[in-house]
Amino acid sequence: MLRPKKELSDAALQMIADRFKIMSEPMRLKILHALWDGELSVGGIIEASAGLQANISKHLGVLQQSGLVSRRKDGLNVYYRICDETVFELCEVVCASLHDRLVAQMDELPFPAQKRKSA
Amino acid sequence: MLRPKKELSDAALQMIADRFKIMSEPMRLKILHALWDGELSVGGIIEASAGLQANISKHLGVLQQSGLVSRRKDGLNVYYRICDETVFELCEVVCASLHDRLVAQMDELPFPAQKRKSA
DNA sequence: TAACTGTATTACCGATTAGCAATATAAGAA
DNA sequence: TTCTTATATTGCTAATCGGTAATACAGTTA
Repeated sequence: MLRPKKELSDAALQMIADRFKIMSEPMRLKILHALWDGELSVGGIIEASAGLQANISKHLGVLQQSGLVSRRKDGLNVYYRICDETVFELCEVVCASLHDRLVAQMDELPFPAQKRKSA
Repeated sequence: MLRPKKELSDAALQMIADRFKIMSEPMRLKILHALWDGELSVGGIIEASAGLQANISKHLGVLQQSGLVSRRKDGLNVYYRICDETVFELCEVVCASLHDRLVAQMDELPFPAQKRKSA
């Protein structure tokens, strides 16, 4: 694939890095994963991610401010949902890359060719 | 697009988060960008990224250990090149997401419809 | 009003890390 | 060998940030 090189200002690099930083915490990924099937209340997210309330709330604030999730208040409850589907795309690309790397590392080992699931 | 939800272990979340963390430093992004067109010596990377030698060397170590770049030594020089093209794909996805968010924010402003470059 | 529930905020601590200076290592040249 | 160049490593400092406990706030019920 042709990838014409573009100039990148320091401000642009910072914005891109910031997005990656948001995605670089396991607990935030866990929260995003919990929201996979749709919106959840904070209580539901706490239950799904097995974290403490204050911590989850802080992470949700970070995710919302970055525009990855949106907030909806209903009575006592607050419901969050993913509003930027690229979070899934990013994780898929990373997972595929990690997978390929592990396969390549396995191929370096001197074991005889193994039957691997061709999934 | 259908996205069947898969289970994610804590170990998997950590691996994914680690990859994002590697990508979350502007200087590392700058280095990867400098390697866009192919391999460069450390000196070339220092020149292109305008960083100090010790810092660039440390970042290159991080990038190589994560499997994003590879090393080739030739005499006094060491040449690095990108060996995982997903770094570009990840940045493209992030850039598109950031762009869309800014456009949406602009549309929130009460200014009259502006002529924007349809690029 | 008071009491209760769900969520957010604050303050703090500990761990991580980018940047930098100094030093070390490696490899070619003299 | 000695000198020089290119790169890596070490030690340090300052800043960032995740986790936690305590507290504050908002909304519902009695």
